[in-house]
Amino acid sequence: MAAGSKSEATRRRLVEAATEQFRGQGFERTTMRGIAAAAGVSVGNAYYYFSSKEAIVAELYRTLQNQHRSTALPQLREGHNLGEHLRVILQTNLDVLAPYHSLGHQFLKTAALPVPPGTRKSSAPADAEQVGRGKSIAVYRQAVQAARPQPPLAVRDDLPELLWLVQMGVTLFWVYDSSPGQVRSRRLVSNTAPLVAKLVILSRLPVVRNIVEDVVKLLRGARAHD
Amino acid sequence: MAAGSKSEATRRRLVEAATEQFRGQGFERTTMRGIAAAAGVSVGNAYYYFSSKEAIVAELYRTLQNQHRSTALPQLREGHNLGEHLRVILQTNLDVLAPYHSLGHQFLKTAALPVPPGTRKSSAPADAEQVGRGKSIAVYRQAVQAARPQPPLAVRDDLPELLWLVQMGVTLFWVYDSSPGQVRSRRLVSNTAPLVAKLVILSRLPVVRNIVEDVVKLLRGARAHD
DNA sequence: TCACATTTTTGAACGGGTTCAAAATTATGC
DNA sequence: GCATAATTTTGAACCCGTTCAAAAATGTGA
Repeated sequence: MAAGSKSEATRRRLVEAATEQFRGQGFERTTMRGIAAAAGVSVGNAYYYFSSKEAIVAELYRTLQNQHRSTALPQLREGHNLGEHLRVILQTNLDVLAPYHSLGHQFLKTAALPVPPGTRKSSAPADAEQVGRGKSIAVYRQAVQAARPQPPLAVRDDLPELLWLVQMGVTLFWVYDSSPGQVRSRRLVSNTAPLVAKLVILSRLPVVRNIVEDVVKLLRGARAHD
Repeated sequence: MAAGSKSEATRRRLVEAATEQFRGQGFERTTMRGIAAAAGVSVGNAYYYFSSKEAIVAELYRTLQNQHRSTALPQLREGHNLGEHLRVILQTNLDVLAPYHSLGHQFLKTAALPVPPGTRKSSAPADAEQVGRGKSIAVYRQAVQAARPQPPLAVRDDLPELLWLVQMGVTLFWVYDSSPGQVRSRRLVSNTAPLVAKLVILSRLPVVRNIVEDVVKLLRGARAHD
């Protein structure tokens, strides 16, 4: 057997046990003792693999993000318009997250949003960004490239990041959406996608383009590190 | 002495002790035992007045919201333009919150955002909305009414709620703003206020007005309860 | 195979949020 | 003033996330 495979197996059992319990009982009601027991190890051993309960959630979130990408990317067919692409990406995002709606708040806290200052462990890298932000934006870059007709040049470069922001907004909404099956989030997606697409087309008009440029400048200013 | 004044005094001592410790050491490092000790009562007694540690934070947030209103409202002078009003409201919001930046995440979790479903205590009223949402929107209603020139009729009704949404966005940004003194949030405010004002003026143009109307419809659809 | 280092696992503790039965205090009717 | 009810306070648990020293298991070189 390959070296470390026993260790990997333990880790895998922990992740599986945790995922199942998180899914079934949410974050609060799931205990580290419960996870460890289900995985057949001691509590302390769980902490050998994960530095905290939240770290397990973070890993789950990362997994779901990857799952989202590999579901969404192959559906971005050359020639579809931007609205259609946006709709697909946003919908698959909700599809993947759906079984873990009860973990939504934790996803926000531990993964989707930047680390609150002062809470950072000194060992964590300073550039710690939102989990998977770069990769997610890449998906939107692909969506923009493959879209027909092509979005106006004036906004094309900033579009992926803006669309990612839209996704963050929708996810935020979804987390606190208490409607059955989160229907309202679904509806939000089906309304948002065409609206954004329309906006992109209209950005050919000087008035609209100026507004969009102002917004982009605003966000740049907010992101600036000084 | 009036009946219950002893009880009120205990409660007040708890709030004061808690506020001071939250401010000085943030949420995590403040303990219920510490708060109780500083207030000169037992831990159990603290729980007689507050159902949880988070409940104390929620009360603090409510207090700060009230403080914000009574600071901002008198500055909304008849005749100033909308951008100026928006700037004042957003700035004073940050001013009031500033000493409690380390509590930001808790503010979001316990007060600013809707209660995550399933976490609700059965006793809580079903209509539990974001803390102070209604009152906050009222401030913006006042800001719109007093603004000169008056915003276009077409958007005037929806404006207060939209501006409140902007405030939520800025607050969200502020919570996770790790720049010294949250300068970036300040800058965001000074850039956002004139931009929004400009947008409101432009909403006289049919293209822009249609977009704004679409956005309003989108939000209505998201809010709908069916 | 043996000595030694490394990795993995354990179980007992600690700290802090929360609960609760009982005690102490305060209010109320007579 | 006194009995009784309601309010307030206590302190000892309980639960659960987390830590840690030490034990067990595994790997490595000779």
